[in-house]
Amino acid sequence: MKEINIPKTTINRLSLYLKCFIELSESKINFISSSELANFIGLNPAQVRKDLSYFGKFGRRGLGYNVEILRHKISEILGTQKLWKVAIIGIGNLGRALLTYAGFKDRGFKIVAGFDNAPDKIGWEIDGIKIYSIEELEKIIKKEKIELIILTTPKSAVQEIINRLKNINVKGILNFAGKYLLADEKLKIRNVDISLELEQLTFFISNRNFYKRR
Amino acid sequence: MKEINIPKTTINRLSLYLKCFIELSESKINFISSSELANFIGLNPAQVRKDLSYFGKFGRRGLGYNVEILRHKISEILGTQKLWKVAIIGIGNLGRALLTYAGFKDRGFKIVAGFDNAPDKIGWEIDGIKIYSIEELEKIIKKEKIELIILTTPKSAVQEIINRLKNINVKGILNFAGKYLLADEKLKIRNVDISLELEQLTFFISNRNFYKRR
DNA sequence: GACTGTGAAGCCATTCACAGCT
DNA sequence: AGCTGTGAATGGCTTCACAGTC
Repeated sequence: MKEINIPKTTINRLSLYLKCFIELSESKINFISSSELANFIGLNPAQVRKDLSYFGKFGRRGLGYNVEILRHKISEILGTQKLWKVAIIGIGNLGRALLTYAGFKDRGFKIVAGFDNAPDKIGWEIDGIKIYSIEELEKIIKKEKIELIILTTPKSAVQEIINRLKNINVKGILNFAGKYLLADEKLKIRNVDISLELEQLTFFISNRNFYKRR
Repeated sequence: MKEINIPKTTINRLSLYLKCFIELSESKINFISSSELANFIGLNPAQVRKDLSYFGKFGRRGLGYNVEILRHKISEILGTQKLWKVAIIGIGNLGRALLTYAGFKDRGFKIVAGFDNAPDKIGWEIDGIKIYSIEELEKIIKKEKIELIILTTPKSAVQEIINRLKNINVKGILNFAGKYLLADEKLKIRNVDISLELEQLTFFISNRNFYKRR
């Protein structure tokens, strides 16, 4: 892979392209042009071409992009050709919902364990996924070679868990726990906040007349 | 409000500032400087000052920003001083989890209804929130003056629901349904895709050596 | 004829650097 | 002395426009 200056925004869109290519592939469509792709996602066609061109020359002039090839290629770039093992920490309502979330399967993620500290939850098995005591965190993560964590605990539990995760070989955290966390060199973190998403909607709704963009 | 050119990125950060100000307010801290705030979020202090300055002069030189005033002000800018009524369409695992999600209360959102088409779910009441048949969508939304929707149905149900929502007074949709939707003038949409969030993590993990930024 | 790949231009966002206030 | 508010400089991203290929 080229080592130079790929815009962050391009990486974000890569996931959207992948999603399109998966759908196109399921619809047995073989080729697609940058402008059709751009239409689906709401972008400028030149944007699509430039984005894809950072990683190689995948298109065929006069014809467009080969769906199967790009589906495979983008998945490779995003690192999801391999299967990532994921654990969910915090088996409340949201944790339980994500434990059985169907959307992970064909995107390269597999939930292999859940953790909680409520005695009545420990030992459960939901859809074949075992719930362990949080005391066993390090042990199970090592044993199962888990690299990604989905964090769905209450705010108050976050700091201790992060400290423990930093000492083992966990590489990334998807954080729903309501406490904004900063990533570092060793541990990538993405914060997801559902109220924040709603606020972004209400801003654009409330300021529609003043703020024309997007 | 000023009508000119506020960067989209600033609006995104506004929610993060708000979150900080809420926490600071709960910790009884009265003033905070741009550089402390920048540290919490992982930004440059000048960024913080510029962001806030788009909306007025809220700081006091030599002292920083008044936490209570900014908490109130940013919430006003984001449009969450008023209480927004929200309905959840699709009462599967995720819909049910969001129905009882505690994080909405103090951010200006109230879930007031759920919708599903499974006969065994209709008529339920979860945490005081009634589940209606999807046939009653228009009727209940009008009656309850619901303006925001959280969409947690299967992909296959999305298009019909969107068509119906466009005919009534719904203003925004937070879309978890796995089908990427484009917003338009009348209806703002934000797409949330949990696999996509994980993919963004795996990209930066897999390409750590080549891609130094962020 | 249709569509990609890409320098160059244009636009937008971030950061610097400092004047101005408390 | 400490910190904001902001023009100006820099840096990054998007779009244009067209040569090149099928």
